[in-house]
Amino acid sequence: MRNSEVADLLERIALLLEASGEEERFKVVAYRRAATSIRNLEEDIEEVWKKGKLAEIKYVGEGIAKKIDQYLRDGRSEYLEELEKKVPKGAIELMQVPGIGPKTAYKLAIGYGIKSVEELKQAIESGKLDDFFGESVRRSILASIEKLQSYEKRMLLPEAEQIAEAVSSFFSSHGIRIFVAGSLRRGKSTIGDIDIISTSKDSASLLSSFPLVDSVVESGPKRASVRLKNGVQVDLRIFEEDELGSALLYFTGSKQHNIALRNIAIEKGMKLNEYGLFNQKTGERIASSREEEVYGALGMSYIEPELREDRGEIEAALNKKLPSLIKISDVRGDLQVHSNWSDGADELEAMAEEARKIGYSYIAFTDHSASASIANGLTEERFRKQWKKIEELNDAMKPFKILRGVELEIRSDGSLDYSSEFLEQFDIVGASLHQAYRQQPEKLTERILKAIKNRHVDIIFHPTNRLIGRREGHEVDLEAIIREARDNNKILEIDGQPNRLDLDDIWAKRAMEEGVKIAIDSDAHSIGELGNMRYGVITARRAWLEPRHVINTMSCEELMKVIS
DNA sequence: GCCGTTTTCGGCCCGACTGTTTTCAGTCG
Repeated sequence: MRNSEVADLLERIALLLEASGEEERFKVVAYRRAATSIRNLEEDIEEVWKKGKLAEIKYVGEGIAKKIDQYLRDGRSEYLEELEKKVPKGAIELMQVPGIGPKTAYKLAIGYGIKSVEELKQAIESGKLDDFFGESVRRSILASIEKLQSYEKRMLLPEAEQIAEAVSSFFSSHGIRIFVAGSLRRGKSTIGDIDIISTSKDSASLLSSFPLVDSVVESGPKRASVRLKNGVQVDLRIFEEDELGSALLYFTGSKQHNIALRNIAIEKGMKLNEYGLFNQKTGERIASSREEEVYGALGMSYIEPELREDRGEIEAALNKKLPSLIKISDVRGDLQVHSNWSDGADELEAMAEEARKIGYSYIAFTDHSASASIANGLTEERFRKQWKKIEELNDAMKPFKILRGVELEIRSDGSLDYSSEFLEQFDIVGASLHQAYRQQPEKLTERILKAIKNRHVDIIFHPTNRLIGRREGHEVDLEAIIREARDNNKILEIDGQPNRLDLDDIWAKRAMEEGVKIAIDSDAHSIGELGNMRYGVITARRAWLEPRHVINTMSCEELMKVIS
């Protein structure tokens, strides 16, 4: 599938068009729309291309089809290359600064020869741009650059939740209820801003008085934004009580989802904005107070926030074919947990007790195998001792069940720790790769494929090994890994650690569509981290997973049958 | 550049806020 590659090409063209001072701004829109359309395309774009049917794709016409044709045939696009030459150097980089859009970036690059964010900063500080920007704009741009250059990037889910919680309780201590929207409500793995909605007229000034506020970015009767001391921006929108549904819909996004909804409204002779769904002709309001009503009036079923990415949920909702997403309460056990026998912080017993308290009926301890020496990996002898302890606990905690598991290191040559006879004695084996991860992606893929083929391995843990904000996932061939897992009836994991969430939503969905079963695990290294399961479930929901796709929604007996 | 059971031309999602070009362009979500 090269769909996302082609979509990237079109988006790059759109961006360059914008920065090149292109006058027809709807041309830019057209390229963006075509990009989205291809990203969401079910069929393989190369297949469509071979059949000569590119122009039949929605929002792809003769012009864009030509560009795609050349790209797929020659691996390059002359149009893109021309644009790269035409765009003033630095304009694209300048657009990263909040407050600087394509027009300003173009003028700065052409008129002042500014080629980077750093040069922009120096130009403002030296007063060179005093006649271009007013004083307050200069200040706000310098603040934006500082934020950009600091190491604060997007937040992980727990941090965003914490901030939203703090804002929320501040408001409720003043008797005002707020609703959290935005990408936090959609459960994205990283969050930029915190978006909140209120129905109180006082909430804009109240937000400005929130103790953690550093500066007020803007403040009007219907909208206010503040920047907190930790650099996070909080955006507030104020609505009437009976507008809450359309308001939540609008402010939850995603942007692409909203655009798609508004286009459907237009097709049906209606108009959708944050204040409601209206009859286009009469202006009469059809729905607004609840999200369900708005979707309903558009002829759609209710779409859960996690699905609102314009990745096919619109069509599914129109055809009443949305999935019944997995819920945290569907999870009956945790299949990746570490104790203080390897690199965890807590005792087996305490971890198991907590798991039982959560309501699970089983847990697998998957302490590290011998060659993971940094993580205090266990020798065969130490595992035998651990199993004794597990046996005692199983007797004491009936009917709760503790499984003998291992996080088995896939070594640099693809071989695994321990003998076959020894591996046989585990209830569950999850294989993962930590060592020699700087090998070529092809080699890494080969190691994982070899592990999948090993009959003792049940699950591949955190398949790409990404650490959000610290390193990208390995560029392993996930298509091949998914195929191999499918053919060998093996399980792939969504690791619930907030900085992993690996597989991510896109690939977990792909695996599910290929018929591969998924395990959602906490990867807990302490009692508190057992709660990471929640983030795994959120990611699974974003991947369209239903309980039947997830192996640890099964009872322990069923599970043992499936993996034996 | 794309699209059309109101349109092959004239639209393109929609609205809030800011600044300072006092009527709107630019940017953002």
